[in-house]
Amino acid sequence: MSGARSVTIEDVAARAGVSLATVSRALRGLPNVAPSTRARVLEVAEELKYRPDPHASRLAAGRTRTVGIAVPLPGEWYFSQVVAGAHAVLSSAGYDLLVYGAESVDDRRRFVADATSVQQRVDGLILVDMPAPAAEVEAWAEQGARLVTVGQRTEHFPSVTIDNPKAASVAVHHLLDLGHQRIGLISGGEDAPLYFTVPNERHAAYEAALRGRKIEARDEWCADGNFSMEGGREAMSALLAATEIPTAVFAISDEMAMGAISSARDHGLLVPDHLSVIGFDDHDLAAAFALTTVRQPVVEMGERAARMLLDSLEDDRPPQHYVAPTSLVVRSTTARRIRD
Amino acid sequence: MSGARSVTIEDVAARAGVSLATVSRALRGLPNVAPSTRARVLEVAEELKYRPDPHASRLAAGRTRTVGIAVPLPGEWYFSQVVAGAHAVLSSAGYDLLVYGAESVDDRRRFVADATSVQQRVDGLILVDMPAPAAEVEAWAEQGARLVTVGQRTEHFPSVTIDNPKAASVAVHHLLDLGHQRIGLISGGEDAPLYFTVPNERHAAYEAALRGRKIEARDEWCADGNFSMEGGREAMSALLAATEIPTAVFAISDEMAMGAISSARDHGLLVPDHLSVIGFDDHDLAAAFALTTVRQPVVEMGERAARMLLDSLEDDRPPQHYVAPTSLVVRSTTARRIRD
DNA sequence: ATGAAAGCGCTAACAG
DNA sequence: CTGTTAGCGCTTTCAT
Repeated sequence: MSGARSVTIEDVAARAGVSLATVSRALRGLPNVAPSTRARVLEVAEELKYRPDPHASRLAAGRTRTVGIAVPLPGEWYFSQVVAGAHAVLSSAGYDLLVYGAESVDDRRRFVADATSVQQRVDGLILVDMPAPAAEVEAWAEQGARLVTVGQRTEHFPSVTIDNPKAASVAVHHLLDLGHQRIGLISGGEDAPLYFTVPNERHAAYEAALRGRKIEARDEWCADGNFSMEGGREAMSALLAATEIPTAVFAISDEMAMGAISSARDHGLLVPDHLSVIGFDDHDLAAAFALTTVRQPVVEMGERAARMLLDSLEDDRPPQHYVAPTSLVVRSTTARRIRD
Repeated sequence: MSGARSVTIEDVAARAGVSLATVSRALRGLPNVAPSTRARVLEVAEELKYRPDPHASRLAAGRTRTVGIAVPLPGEWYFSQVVAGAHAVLSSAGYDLLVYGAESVDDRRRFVADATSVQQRVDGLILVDMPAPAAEVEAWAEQGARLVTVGQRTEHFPSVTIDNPKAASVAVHHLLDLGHQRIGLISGGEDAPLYFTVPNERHAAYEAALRGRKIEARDEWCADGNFSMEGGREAMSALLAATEIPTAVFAISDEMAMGAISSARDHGLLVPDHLSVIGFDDHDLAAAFALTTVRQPVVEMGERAARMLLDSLEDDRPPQHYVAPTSLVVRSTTARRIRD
């Protein structure tokens, strides 16, 4: 920090009566240091509360012991969980975590376009639901960048994803199997059509599932909930204004599902008696809501991504692609359709 | 990143036909550079995609354009919101954000004891609900450290807090005013008695409020919900096992309140008919739950903290202490007590 | 096993 | 207005 003229390696060297090279070696556990010397250095360092300046050492050594993680919105549940997972493994491996957010599609594109500049600051980078244009990815790979993507898969780097089509299909089939025919969809992210493929994949799976049962997917049964509780609420209101009201709704995030339920209740509908609702995520609060949902192991995904990054920092190996398991969690917001 | 041998200031200087000092000046917008020279440098820099190495520049200049934020649990809603708020203002001011987490009381103590080492990496530090022992604080102040505390107030540094006693009192009085006499408390953080004063303050306010109405505060009406939904659920179960069941409960966080409600429902109680529940925070999902609560402006608190930090980076001013406003948000989980 | 010395890439006086 | 020259604190050959 500004004013703090801190202890340098030289101070330690002087006090220990050795050269600063020796201090450097001793402190980093390198070989070729006499045990007695090492002990003495350690002792003095401790006594002086010496901490190597990370910037100086990065400049000299080229490593930062820092990794970056970029997410669209650091405050959203999903992203905060991924960050927390990554943070946990990174910090216990002695790495610091730099968090970048890029709210709008434009911010994200800009971030990615300029990613090289952040890659300069870190040993590796985790990209969560960020665009990854082939050209950039190629360039990064050539530069020898270390990164892993979450929610998106590229050829050159390790990735952590889920099988969105399958997971969404499970959700819709759960509804179908309960006898529902008029099934609404609350989707999101219409403002991010280019790279934010999640909504599209889930939407497509929804349509495919209906088609598989020869059920029509009406436009008036699809609404955009913007991935937020409030948005889910509005989306539900919209669905409730349809000429024929759906008897079940698949919201592609739990927060939207909760908003939908709350709106349905405001409209006097009983869940699940009049309306079944299934979400996606298994949010921490889903259980309190008794929400039926498709679970994805968000924290573990962050942990996994961090671990993969750490691995790729150690040696060059072909990129692994981890597809995290999802599972249906049946609680009490879905029920068999009653004749209407 | 590892492999990337990047463009240095020297490359730019050579290509632009000037000295590297001039490049440095031109790029940083310092005076005493001929407009034409500056233009030329900018152009070349752009062309070469030159990015100054942040580590080198920090080493030379002593500034990092990075601030740190330390929170107990980066994945918890409250903390993630504060981080998001701070991130927003910091990133738009061109600062990077390093996030530190310290889960256990011990981790937190250790972090604080060693804070100097992180202060070395950053221009300033935001401490959210971290211990701040007078001795350390004193030492930091002497070293000229820049920091602001959130949820805790010290003499030497700016702070952002809320008036916990008042806010908790408002919550309990809301219940009292609805005619409740048997009021339970779901608190948390018993594992962090030393510095994590929030639970204590709210607890004390609860007791004081009851005392003010000559109502007893029974031990069996207090349970620890560990600040989590699941914990709130267990706490509620415990309260429901009391010899006399409370007719209302004050949970000192919304997540615990939601857990409590869910547990009450499992036990066949109707909320608010049989049991009123009030929370604390105004969580994003509180509205979906129709939860009555005391709102604190979490994101704004993070923003404010960041802004104060930025200010204190600019000049030495006496520390400001910002007390964020809280407000009662009445929704539908509290109601007048019906005779029992 | 240890020391001396040459940078890492940039900023900040100091000259001109 | 611009160039030269020291460092910032540490790592890393290369000697010894």
